[in-house]
Amino acid sequence: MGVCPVAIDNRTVYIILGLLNHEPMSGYDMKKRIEVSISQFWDVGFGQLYPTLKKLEADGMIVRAGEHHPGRPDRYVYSITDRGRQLLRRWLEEPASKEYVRYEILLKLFFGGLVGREANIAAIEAFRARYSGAADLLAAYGEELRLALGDSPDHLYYLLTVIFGEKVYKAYLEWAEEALKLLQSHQSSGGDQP
Amino acid sequence: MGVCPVAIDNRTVYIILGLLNHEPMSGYDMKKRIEVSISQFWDVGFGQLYPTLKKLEADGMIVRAGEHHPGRPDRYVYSITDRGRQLLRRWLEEPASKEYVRYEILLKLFFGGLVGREANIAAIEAFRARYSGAADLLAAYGEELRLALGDSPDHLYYLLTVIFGEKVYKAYLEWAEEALKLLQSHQSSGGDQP
DNA sequence: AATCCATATATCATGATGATATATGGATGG
DNA sequence: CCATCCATATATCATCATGATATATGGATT
Repeated sequence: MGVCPVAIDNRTVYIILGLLNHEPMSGYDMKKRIEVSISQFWDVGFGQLYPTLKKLEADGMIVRAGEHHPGRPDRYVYSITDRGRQLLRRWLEEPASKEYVRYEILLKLFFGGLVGREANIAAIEAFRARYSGAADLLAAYGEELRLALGDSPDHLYYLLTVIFGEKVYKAYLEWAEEALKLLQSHQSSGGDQP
Repeated sequence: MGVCPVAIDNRTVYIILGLLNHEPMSGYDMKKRIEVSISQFWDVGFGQLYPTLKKLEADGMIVRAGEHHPGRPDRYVYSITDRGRQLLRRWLEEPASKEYVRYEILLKLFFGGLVGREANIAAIEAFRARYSGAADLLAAYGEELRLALGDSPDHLYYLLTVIFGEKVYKAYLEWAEEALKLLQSHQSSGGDQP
């Protein structure tokens, strides 16, 4: 009774509730939905998804329909409950936690003096290649969303996340250009001994 | 013999080796050093630091000097070994893994249709506040580094990571401005029911 | 004298990742 | 026509990372 006994730090909880708030679906459906929408800023794997589904069901935040079909692969469709919706709304109104980022490329560059200039240049070029196409794709998707803004109030919020990606990817690419120029202009001796 | 038996996925390993490659220090020293240099793109807590130090020592990648002083707090100073330097160099020459990011604010905005416009605006303003000062601080540090580029070959690599931060934080702030304008121009009904 | 902060090491529960296991049905291709 | 591959679908596991907490001391501040 009273307040919820359910976890508060597990973001997968709220991703599941947010998706189910839109429409009922299976864990596999969620994974696909996540892939094309939010995976760019918060990815969720099956290893986090399925255990959290079980936990949320045990806590009465979601219910499982569609039972075990003999001879066919199982498929469990989940729906959100009123308690689940309440939990989701409470989370949405709390302040967002600080951003987490982990850039291995910056880690390697920070210690880059130990290896030759070529290795560092190659790392930056690989980084640039990872995002050169992505930026254009996002921009195209953003255009679509802008045209369909009137269709649903949700579209405006989707657009906000897409614009975020556009700006950040563009910053990535600008950095890569500048970094390559800096490395090429400064003829470092290279870190390799004979 | 032959290839290393040590973990390959644990980035804390390489952060420790990278720091010790510069000079010997204690775990506490590393934490402070990390805080002011690389924590912006890969933070490490004590909970990861101390166990990894033990593991690296057991594997002969680092050695512990400075023993237990009776009556004074312990202080263990670590140094890198040749095997450790080898491991560090091998990692540096491998391609960097994909970037990990987790933006809870984008998660909340993605599901933002469920709550009122004001909650979403407040979230974005809190985000902006987190980075408005940081961008200027980084820019100032970048200026310092540019002037001291000749002092050490490492400074160029430090500068690359600082420029990355400058660009990305600037992108954050630009996004926040645009997002606020978009939310204010589109008079959404707000998600609260009576 | 009491409180607070920096130093210093360490552990633990929880959360997230990436790989792997298992099983079925449809499509593709030699 | 059979084999291979891919999509569907659920699940577990080892490893890594986070954040909080515990413990202990000495110096500085109030």
